[in-house]
This record gives sequence, C-alpha cells and structure tokens, in this order.
Amino acid sequence: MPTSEDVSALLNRLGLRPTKMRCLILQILLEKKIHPTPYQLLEMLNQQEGEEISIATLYQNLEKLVQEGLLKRFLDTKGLARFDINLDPHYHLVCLNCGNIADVEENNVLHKSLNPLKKQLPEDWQLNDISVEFKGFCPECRTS
Amino acid sequence: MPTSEDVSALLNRLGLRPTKMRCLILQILLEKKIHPTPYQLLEMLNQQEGEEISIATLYQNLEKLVQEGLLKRFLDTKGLARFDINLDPHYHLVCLNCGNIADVEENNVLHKSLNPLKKQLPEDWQLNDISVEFKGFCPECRTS
DNA sequence: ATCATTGCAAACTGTTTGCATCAAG
DNA sequence: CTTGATGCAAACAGTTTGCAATGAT
Repeated sequence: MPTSEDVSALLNRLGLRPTKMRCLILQILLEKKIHPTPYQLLEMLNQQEGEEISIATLYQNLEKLVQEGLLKRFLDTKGLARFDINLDPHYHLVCLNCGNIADVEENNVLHKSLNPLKKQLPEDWQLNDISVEFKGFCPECRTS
Repeated sequence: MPTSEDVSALLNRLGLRPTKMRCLILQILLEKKIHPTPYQLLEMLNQQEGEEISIATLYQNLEKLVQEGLLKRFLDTKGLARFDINLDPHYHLVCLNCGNIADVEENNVLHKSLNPLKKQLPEDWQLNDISVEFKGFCPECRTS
C-alpha cells in the first residue's frame, strides 16, 4: 500500500502534476481495492477534502490516468463507468444488488478449461479473448 | 422461423396488439439472429417500412416486449442497449471492432469446469451466476 | 512567464416520459 | 366508444468539451 509520497512520485514520473485530487484518487483505489463510479469517487473525495470538487475535473483526471495506463476503465452492467487500478489479469465478482465489484485472482485451471471451447465457435470469427464474470450478492446485500 | 402469422398470434396471446412495427421487430430478430441496438433496429425498420418511424415508439415497444418476456435486454461494452430474442442459455461472441454479437450454445463441459472456481471466491459473498463472454473479430472485421 | 489544472456552463448521446393525436377492436 | 399505439417534444443521466480563471514550476 503506497504512501502519498509513492503516489506523488509515480505521478511525477509520468509527467503528471501530483495534485491533491490525483493523489487521493490513486490512494483510495489502492487502499480500498474498489471499482467506483465517478460519482461514488466524487463523494469520497468530497469527504476527504473539505470542499466540493468539480465532477468535470474528476472526469478529466480519470481520463488522464487511464491514458497514462495507471487505471483501466470499463462499463458496468448499468452502463456506468468504473475504474480499476488492478492491472493484473483478474476476474470480477459483481453484486447483483448494489453493483459493487470485488476482484478474483485469475485461475489457470479455468483458463485452460476454456480452451476446448474455442473449437465450438463459428469458424469465420477470430477469437481473441474470453472473459469470465461472477455474479452474486456482496456481504452487505446478501439475504442470509 | 415463424411466419408473420405466428408472430402476430404470439403477440395476440400476450395481449399486445400485433402492430406492423412489433411484428417486424420480432421477425427481424428471429430471422437474422442479431442483437441490434435501438438505432440499428430503427434503420432496418425504416428500410422495410417506406416511412420514418419514431425512435420513441421503438423504445416503448422494445420495453413492452421485454416486459412480456419475449426479449432480453442488455448493455454492450459501449453501454448501448442490445436486444436478444434467444431465450435459451447461451454465450455471446462479441466483435471488438464493430460490436456485433453472435450466439454460442451453452456448453456443459465449460459450465462444470467453472464449479471448482467457486471455492476461490470470497466466502462472504453469495455466488449466483457465472457469465462467459468471447471476444474477437467477426468475419467482416477480421484482418486475415 | 509558461503551461498544466481547475471548474463552470454548455453540448452531447442514449434513453425515458408526458401528452395530445390517432387507430384498432 | 374505449383502450391501446404512436410520435413529437421535453426531460433526463452520464459524460465530454470549450474556455476563462487559477495555480504550480
């Protein structure tokens, strides 16, 4: 878990100014291991800062961090943007109720088991990737 | 492949008036086995009809058909709505270039092979579903 | 002094809704 | 005649962009 100095140095190395907001974004994502939407992140940032920050600036910064390869961006099942600082290959475990997302380490056995399936695909397609997603209910949303 | 009479009867059975547009939507989806966005569908409908139809009405009809269980709706990786008339369990094969989607029959071997993975998930979650998606390039978009 | 960052407001896209009109049973 | 279907226009949500003000080096 990087300190704010680490994060700051990381941004410097990439030629991005280590503004308070950028450092906070990275720290939050690294520490909490979450995949928040822009508005979820905005709320967290507003709490940590005293003052309200601009959603436009947040979008701009997220875009920069994605361009620099520090974050990955994807859309969740509701079409909302999500940001992921975990660059290692991994699966997602998605809560069907609240939409929160947890990481699951990639599993060689599973990935091998996917290979035979390739033979069943239409031959005129060129296969590049197989993605797996787990769906269920997170600790806060599960009924039992 | 149902005739327009089939489709019409099907709609009647559900208490939906078999308007020209609804019949066409169902016929197109059944015959072409595609998963179009609303605007792709609009274009096809406009071609088949002589006149321009309203996108609002299209959305309203798609919503009705989803509510009646005739169609499934999902969002693609770009966040666009897609509609699927294939109600059998199946996987999707998605073109990374044009976004077109083909169906792949569900495979028991794969689904069994996913079971051991459940043990690796966080224990405080309740797992409900595992979804698999194939990504690649369709015949029109593949380079080689 | 320069150039990056911020943030407001406006634009934009896909989707939904209110409501008046129209058409089918 | 009554109910459902249509379609325009406006609202809406999330996101992006133009631009002027601000801040950092």
